[in-house]
Amino acid sequence: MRAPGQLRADAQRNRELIIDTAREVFAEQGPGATMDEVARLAGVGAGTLYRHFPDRDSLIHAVLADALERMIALAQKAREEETWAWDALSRFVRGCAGLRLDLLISVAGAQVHRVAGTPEINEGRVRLLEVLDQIVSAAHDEGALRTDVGTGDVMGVVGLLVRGLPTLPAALGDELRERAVRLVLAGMRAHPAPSPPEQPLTAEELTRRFSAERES
Amino acid sequence: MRAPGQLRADAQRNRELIIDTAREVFAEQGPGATMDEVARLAGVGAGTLYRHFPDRDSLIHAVLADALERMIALAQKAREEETWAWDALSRFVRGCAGLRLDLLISVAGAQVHRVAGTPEINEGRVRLLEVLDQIVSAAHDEGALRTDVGTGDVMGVVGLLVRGLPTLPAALGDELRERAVRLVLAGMRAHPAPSPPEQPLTAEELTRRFSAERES
DNA sequence: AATAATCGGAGAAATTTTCTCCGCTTTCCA
DNA sequence: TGGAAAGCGGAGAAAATTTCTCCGATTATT
Repeated sequence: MRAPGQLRADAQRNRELIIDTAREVFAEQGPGATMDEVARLAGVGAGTLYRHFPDRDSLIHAVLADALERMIALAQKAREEETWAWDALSRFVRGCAGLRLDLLISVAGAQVHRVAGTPEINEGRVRLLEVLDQIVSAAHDEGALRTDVGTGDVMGVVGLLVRGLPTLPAALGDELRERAVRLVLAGMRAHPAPSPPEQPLTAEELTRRFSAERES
Repeated sequence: MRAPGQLRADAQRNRELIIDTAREVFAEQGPGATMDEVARLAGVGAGTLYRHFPDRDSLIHAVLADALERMIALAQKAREEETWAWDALSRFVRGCAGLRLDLLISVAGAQVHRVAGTPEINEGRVRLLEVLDQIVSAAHDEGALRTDVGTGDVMGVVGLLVRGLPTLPAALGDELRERAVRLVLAGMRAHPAPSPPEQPLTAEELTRRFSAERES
C-alpha cells in the first residue's frame, strides 16, 4: 500500500526522468529552454511535464534542489569512504565536473532566476559548504592541499568545471574536461605534483579527434 | 575622403559596439538571445542592428571572427613581448579568460550553429593553433611546462575558463575566475610551483562577499 | 551649408511557447 | 485477476515573444 501523497511508481519514475533531462537541457541551452523541449527529450508528453511542474520556476527549483543534494551526497560519501582527505577532495571535484549542472548552485548560491533564494536551497548550500569545509581542512592538515587554496576556491573551480562544453561532441568534451580536472587538481596540490604523467594532447591530435567525431 | 565600401565613422563605431555587446549577451544568454535584446543593450535601434547584420547567423559569425582575431592577437603579442614562453602562455590563458566569449571558438572550432565552418573561421583557428603551438613548444623547451600538457590541453582549459559565471555579481565572478586561472597555471607548471602564496578564499568569506555584493 | 549616409524605434506579421483538455493506458490493491 | 484510481500523451487554441521593415529625424562628410 502506498502512503497518501506518495506518487505512483511510474509517476515517480517520470518525475526523476524529467529532472534529469531538464538538468541537461538547461546545461546546454540555458534556463530559457522551452518546456516542450524538455518534455520531448524526456520522452513524455507536455501534459505530464506540467502536471509535475506547473511552471518553469518550479522545474528549475526542483533541478537545483536535486543537483545540490547530489553534490552533498557526493561530498559526504567521499569524506566517509576515502582514507585521505586529498582523495576525497579529488573525488568531489571530479564528481561535480561529471554532473554537468551548469545552473551554478555551485557557487555561494547565486540567485538563479529568483528561485535559488528558497529556504530549502539556502539550507542545502550551507550543508554543502560545511561538509566541503571539513574535507578542505583535513586536506590542509594532511599537508596535501596548498594552504592558499580555500573552500571558496574549490567551489570556484567547480563552478567552472560543471559547465560542459556543449558545442562539442560529448566524448571529446568529456575527455577535455577530465584533463582540465587533473590540471586543476595538480595546481591545488601542495609541494609534489602527484598526477602521473601521460601523453600531452597536441593541437594536431585535437583537430584530428574533432574531425573524426564530426563524421559520425 | 572615404574609400568606397568604407563605412562612415559612426557606422563603423556602431558596428563594433554591436559586436562587443553581442559577444557579452551571447555569453550570458546563449546564442538564442533575441536580436532586439542585443540592440537594446548596445543602445542602438533595431533598424541599425539589422542594417549591419541581416540575420542572426551573420551576427554570430561576426562575433566569432572578431573573438578569434582577438585571441590570435593576444597570442602573437604575448609571444613577441614576453621573454619567457611560460609568461607568454600565462598571459594568453589569462587574457582569454578575460574575453568572456563563450561561443567556444576556442576549442578546435566546434561548428557553433553551422556558422563556424566558414573558411574564414577555420583559417583563423588554424592560425591560432599555430601560434599557440609555438608558445607551447617553447615553454616545453624551457622546461617550464609539464611535458604531458599539450596545446590541446591549453585550449581545453581556455574553453572552460572563457565561460563566465554569469549568475554571479561581475566583481565576484571575475575574482573567482582569476583564482581559478592561477590554479590551472600552477597545475600546468613543471616541477616547482611558481605562484606566490596568498590568502585562501574560505567558505565563510565567499558567502560574506556574495551577500555584500547582492545588497548593492 | 548641402548632401548623402545612417539612425531609431513603432508596430504589423510571423513565429514560438505555453498550457489545457480529455480519451487512452498503466499501476496496484483486494 | 479485475476494476477503480492515478497517470499518460499530444493536439491545438490562446498568449507571448520575436523578427524585421519603413520612414521621418539625425549626423557625418566635403
